Amino acid sequence: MTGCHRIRWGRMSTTSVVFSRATGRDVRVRFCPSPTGTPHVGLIRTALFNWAVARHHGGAFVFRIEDTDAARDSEQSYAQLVDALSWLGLDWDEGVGVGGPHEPYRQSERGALYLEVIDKLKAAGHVYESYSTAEEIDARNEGSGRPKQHGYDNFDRTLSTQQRAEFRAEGREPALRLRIPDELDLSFTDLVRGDISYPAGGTTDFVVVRPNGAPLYTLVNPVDDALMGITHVLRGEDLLPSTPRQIALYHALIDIGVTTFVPRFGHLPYVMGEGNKKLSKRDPESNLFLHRERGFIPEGLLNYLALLGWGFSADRDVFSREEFFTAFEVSSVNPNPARFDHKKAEAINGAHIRALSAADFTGRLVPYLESAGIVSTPITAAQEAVLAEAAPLVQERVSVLSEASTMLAFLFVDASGLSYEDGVIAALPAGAPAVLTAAHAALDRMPGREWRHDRIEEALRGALVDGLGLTPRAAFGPVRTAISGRRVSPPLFESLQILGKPESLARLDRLMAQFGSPHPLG
RNA sequence: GGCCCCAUCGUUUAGUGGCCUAGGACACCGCCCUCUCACGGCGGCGGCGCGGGUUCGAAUCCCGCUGGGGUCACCA
Repeated sequence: MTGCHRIRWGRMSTTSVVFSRATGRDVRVRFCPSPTGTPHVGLIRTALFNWAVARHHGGAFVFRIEDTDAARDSEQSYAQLVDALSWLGLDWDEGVGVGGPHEPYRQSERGALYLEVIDKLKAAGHVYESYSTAEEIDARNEGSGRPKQHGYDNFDRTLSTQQRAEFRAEGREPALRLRIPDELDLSFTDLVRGDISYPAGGTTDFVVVRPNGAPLYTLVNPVDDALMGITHVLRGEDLLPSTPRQIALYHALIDIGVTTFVPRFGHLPYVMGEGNKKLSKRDPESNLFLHRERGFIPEGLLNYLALLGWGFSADRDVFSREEFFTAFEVSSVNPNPARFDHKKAEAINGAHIRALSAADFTGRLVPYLESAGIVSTPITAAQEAVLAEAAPLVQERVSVLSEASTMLAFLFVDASGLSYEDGVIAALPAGAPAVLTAAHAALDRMPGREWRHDRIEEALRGALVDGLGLTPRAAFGPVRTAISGRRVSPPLFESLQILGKPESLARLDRLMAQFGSPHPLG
């Protein structure tokens, strides 16, 4: 599988350039975002797949920050990136925060390293001074009948010493471009797409250093990968067209002794939003933290993200983190774009929520209930006791944790504070007052020590179903509304048990009062 | 426009020449379970973009077309 290209290196030498053939523990992958904005699910999916490759092979996962754009980078964004990876449990072996043999791991702190490489590149003739401005390049293309988008024409490659001196005399400062040998074939075998061919001569020289001396992403990204010994580069599909340029740079880096191999590349499919457009940063669904706020648990979101372009098996799509990286193979990543489907995502998340132990689930609910104002912040011991009983009632009813707030709210207020869902009272059947009266009587008759859901059910069934000859639906509907204020609620008898007898009777009283019924048992 | 990538149910994915009258999941629709809603169970709806080849045989291989996307920065 390892590609090996024999290439002629211009007039300098004939070199045998090999792509990495690292396997097992020698595999080194990286995640190298720029800290601009909130973590995007597509970006995190890329991190996830890289992490999975490292864990699958027992290799290393390197976390590097590409903060070379002072205008757009922010410390807040950096913190969010760390937060996102940590939350999902994507731990890194080397990189920011944990250190490692290739420190520093923030590009903003690696300037001296780049300068050194640039000097070597210059000395070996791999880069040259380019004075062309964008306007001049366009003008030359138009003048010679080429489309404007043709791009750079390698004009400055052949500038004489004299011409360079003249430009300098005009006060112009040169950018540095990589000289790509005309006869260099830049094809490669993509880890997810197979052979991709970029014939010799199809790639023009590109800028690697700004006139002010600042190295660009085009240089710094491959240089750091080379310096850090990265063997497999998994990144977004949008970077596919820049791969031939990077391979050309690698040839130069090998020539000057910075590294000895070219990493293998794998281009991951886009994560799409609505329509045929890539999920944009503006789209709320792209925001990882919004999903967390909605109540995705890390296990669930990780599982769903893994499904974006990959499949666990033919008949299963719910799996654990360990099962994921054990089964993951880059070669089985699907090359076509995946659409982010929040319905499916929530279904997967719901499956993970149901798999939680009751205690674990209960604990994870707390922050959501606190921020929704359902319980105090921090939660009181009394509220915690109610929650411990109530949480299991909703565990199989939610697919995201935030849903529990509306389901559980009625348990954390008293009868007078209970709010009724819109239209719920109007929707009650004509016989509702009679049902409520009978229910009240039956419950009131129960000794307090028997106030358990099974006995409550017995009492209510006896009075309403057997006594009034109602269907269970007609019998319990009005009671449910009185107790929860809603049409749909957690299991009724268990809810009554949690509320206790006095509170339950108070709620029945309150709803009966709405109908002007006489107070039972005066 | 040049170059590059992609193409199986609505969505996602299985399928690497015969196991496919194309399998699973989500969504949707029925039914069952049932105190509501869920969960769970059962069933249904629904797909290989088109045209040529290769082959005894093609969703699978080749070519073309069509469609979609990306990229052509002194941004990353």
